[in-house]
Amino acid sequence: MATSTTRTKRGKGRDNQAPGRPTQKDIALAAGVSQAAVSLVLNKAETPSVPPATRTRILEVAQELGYRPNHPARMLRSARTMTFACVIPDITNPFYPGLVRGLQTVAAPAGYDVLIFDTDGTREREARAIDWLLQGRADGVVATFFHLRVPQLAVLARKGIPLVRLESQHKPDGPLAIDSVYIDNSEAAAEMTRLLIARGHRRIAMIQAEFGPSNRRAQGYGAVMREAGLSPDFITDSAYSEESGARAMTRLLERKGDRPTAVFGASDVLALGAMEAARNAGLSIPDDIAIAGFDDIPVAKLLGLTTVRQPEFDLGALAAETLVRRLQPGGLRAPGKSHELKFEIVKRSSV
Amino acid sequence: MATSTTRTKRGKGRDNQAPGRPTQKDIALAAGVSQAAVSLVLNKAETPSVPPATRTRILEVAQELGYRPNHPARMLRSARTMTFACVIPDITNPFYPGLVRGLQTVAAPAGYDVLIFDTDGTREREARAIDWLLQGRADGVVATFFHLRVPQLAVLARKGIPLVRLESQHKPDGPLAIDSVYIDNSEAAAEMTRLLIARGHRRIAMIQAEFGPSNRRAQGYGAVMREAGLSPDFITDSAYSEESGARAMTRLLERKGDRPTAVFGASDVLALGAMEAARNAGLSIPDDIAIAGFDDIPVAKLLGLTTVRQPEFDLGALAAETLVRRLQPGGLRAPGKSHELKFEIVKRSSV
DNA sequence: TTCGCTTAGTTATACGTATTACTAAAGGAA
DNA sequence: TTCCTTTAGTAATACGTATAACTAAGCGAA
Repeated sequence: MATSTTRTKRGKGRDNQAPGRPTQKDIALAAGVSQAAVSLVLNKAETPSVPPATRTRILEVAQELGYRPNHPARMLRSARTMTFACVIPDITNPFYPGLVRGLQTVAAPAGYDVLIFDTDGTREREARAIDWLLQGRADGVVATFFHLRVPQLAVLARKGIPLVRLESQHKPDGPLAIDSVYIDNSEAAAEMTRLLIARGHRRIAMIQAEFGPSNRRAQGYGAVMREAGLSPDFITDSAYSEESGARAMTRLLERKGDRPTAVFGASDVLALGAMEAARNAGLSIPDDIAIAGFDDIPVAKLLGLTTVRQPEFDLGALAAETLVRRLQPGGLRAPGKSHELKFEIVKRSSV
Repeated sequence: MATSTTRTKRGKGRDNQAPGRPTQKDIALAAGVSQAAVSLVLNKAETPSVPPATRTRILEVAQELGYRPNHPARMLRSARTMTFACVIPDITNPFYPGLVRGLQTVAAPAGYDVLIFDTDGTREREARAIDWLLQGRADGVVATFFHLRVPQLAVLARKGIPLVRLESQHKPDGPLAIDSVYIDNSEAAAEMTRLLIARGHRRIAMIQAEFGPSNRRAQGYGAVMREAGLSPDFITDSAYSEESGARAMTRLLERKGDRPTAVFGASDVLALGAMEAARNAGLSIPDDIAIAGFDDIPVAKLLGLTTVRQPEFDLGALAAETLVRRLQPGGLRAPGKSHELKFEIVKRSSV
């Protein structure tokens, strides 16, 4: 029996890799060169040390074998995943798909893929997102956090993962690689509230969600109401969902005397739920009750919902551009910036 | 000067890894054990060769240093990405977010993430998706292909990447790891067409898209029309978008004599575009013109669109379950199966 | 002839992890 | 004492790629 020093071949050498995916080593073998030569030819446009003939041969063999670079191996070696994570409450909220498209549109040409992580707007899942990001699954993140604040997010920046937050207000610059893109939610809500008042409404309620951008929107609404000598009328339900909107509207309609004549939903989804509840109660919109929303999701147009337009595609695109810049050499050292985009009041038939 | 054999340390040893992300080696060093011991403790619930005391120490140190496993390294070593790819035409089509949620809901507990790849329904981007998948970015794929067929997709299965197709009809079993989930689109469209005929319509047009499930739907519609002695009336536009739907409807309305009294959109998005165009033309729905759709996207309910319900969440969930099963040991060898889910005609006010 | 330069590569190493094969030390039995 | 078994690990290797450092061969110039 051969003794201890015999090299024991574990498995058949290719038990791990899926059947037949050729590697650089295979190409090297077939072309009679070293793996290093293959790597050079495959990655550099010009290779002074490899003459055209060899170059061509390598490329041909690669072609023949159907070589595809092994992504995980590249990731490990280069410490780059070429992936952006998009951390959002819920992809089924129609606001987000547009954002994702904006992201992809900029990310793809730069070589980045987009991973979606839904948090459901809960603190627990937001924390899990952080943990997950710390495993090095993405080079950068675009995120909406309802619960976590800079102290909890700073760890990403410290570990070299730039973050772009989707925000509802200007954020002061900070030393870390945490940027934000936002529209002025407070001012936007204020303007919508002014519109409602201008249309003669005095009893205007706002349907809020517990967390998220709803707060800032409520601020703008509250300020304008008080300015006008009216009292803000908040009704809060849990989530940004139609069910929540409908539930809140139902509660409003159950009131005796001071039923509102206008309802401002803190998001379109909430407003749509409210619309449905109002219709089910036999009310006509806007005659019996006016309804306004926030976001301008694609359906809003179809339903004639008066709302605040957020340029979700542009927000996504801008976020991606910011990340791409951050990931260029030295980009992580720049201070965190806050970029404002403009909203627009879209007047339709619901007000 | 020391000579050639001096080991030159490239960089500072940690120039690649982001600042301060600790590795198993760091833990090993701090705990006074080997990297192998750390790996064992971190991954196995029971470690016969590591006594409780050492185990605890290692876990404590890991905790202290804030260790997170390096995902790329794991991927490389284990040849598993723990990622599913979801290849779809367009995430902004409201049909897909629900599907994605279904996917995620099953995938997440099994440890899989979900990557989104939009093809825009073009052949070129579908081909690129294949290429991208061959780089080993995902362990499994759920996909809707408009152009590629089994011959082009087989390469995935051959390289060990199981695929679940979202289909519009039953597919025969095959030897490869290519499964499908579907609802009987032809029968569903047939049933909707019967409903329209039962409501007294004789001139019923169908708005189609050039590629995708529209074909099968058209077949069901066509068959029923001919059976009833009516002539099918197809109008085709390019994509599954509101613009396409509106354009097609406008063309229909420009006709002189034989304007349809009912229009069947091959998808809800097409139907919604048609609705809008009809309304803009001053027609009332369903009195002047009835409109039906296909998919039952969330908006359909709000707009009272009569449509065919596809259980998109369940489709996604089932697809994910199929992939999870495929990725269990030996799962790749089972023949490809086709799973049917049931549709439902949802009658609302547009017909 | 000897040196130096160019050409055409190769060798060696590292990224972080998982796993197999090995081993030193201690304790118990014969 | 010697041998065996258990305990508590360690060493070595591989995954596929990228890259810095090295080198052998050939040629021209001094």
